[in-house]
Amino acid sequence: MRISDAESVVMEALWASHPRSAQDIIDEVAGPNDWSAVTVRSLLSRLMNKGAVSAVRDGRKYLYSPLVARDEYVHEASQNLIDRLFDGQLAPLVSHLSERQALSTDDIRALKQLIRTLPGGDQDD
Amino acid sequence: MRISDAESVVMEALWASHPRSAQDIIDEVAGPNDWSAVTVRSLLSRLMNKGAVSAVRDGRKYLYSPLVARDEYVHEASQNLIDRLFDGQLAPLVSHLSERQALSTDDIRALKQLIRTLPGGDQDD
DNA sequence: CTTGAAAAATTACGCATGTAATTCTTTCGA
DNA sequence: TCGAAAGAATTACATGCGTAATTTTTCAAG
Repeated sequence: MRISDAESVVMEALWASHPRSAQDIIDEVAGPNDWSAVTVRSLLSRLMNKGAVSAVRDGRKYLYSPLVARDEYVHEASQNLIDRLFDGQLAPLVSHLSERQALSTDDIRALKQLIRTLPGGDQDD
Repeated sequence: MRISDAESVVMEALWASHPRSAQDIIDEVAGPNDWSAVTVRSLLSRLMNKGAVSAVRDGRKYLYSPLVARDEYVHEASQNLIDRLFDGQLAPLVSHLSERQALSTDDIRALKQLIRTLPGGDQDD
């Protein structure tokens, strides 16, 4: 199930809160993305076709919900990037980012903190 | 400069070694990807149009070289993913991967090792 | 000098995507 | 009850991409 960039904007809105109406989603994403209302509806309809969202009728409108978990989507995208560009390993990615000065001190702090909670790899060299 | 998936296969071949002839690249990537020779040439020609590769004539053929650095490409892709899915921060990505058991012990070890070399963030809480 | 094969350039074509306009359907208010 | 507006469904259309066939150019061998 491939979710395109534009579609993922709609998915993010749904992951943030659901079920919600098309109008509701339009109100949230159309402006910032410079999209017309129909464009957002098109994206919703494509997502329906792909089976990425579900909809239940509510009077004259539909209320939409995501059918794929954000976690799935995120994982697939992350793993794919790491596999394609970093030989499937995380350390080279981190190394790359640090070389590119793409890590804030906050980021580094959070990382060090997090790393401590990870199991294994406790040898001291 | 957007480099597509198929194009990136050709770029990887060029990043690995250059300059090289079209035939040389075909020999390397056509088989594994089930591509015909002309397909690879098409990709090369699109990359030329985009200005992603350069070519110098060598007798009756061209020798191609990358014009964009792999590092650029990798950085753009990584930063883009982190921005879109992890609010621009690395720690949430690492956290996600660890929760999904996507980190091998080797990976964790390498990560701990690497983290030590990072500047700052040395406070102990 | 001619010609044929290798290489390059051009063209093709179906599908996905970004972005919408148009048309159909339903329902609520006059 | 009827028509207009909201909403949904269908259709559109340019561009990019994956994948290639066709055409043109060029060199090298006869």
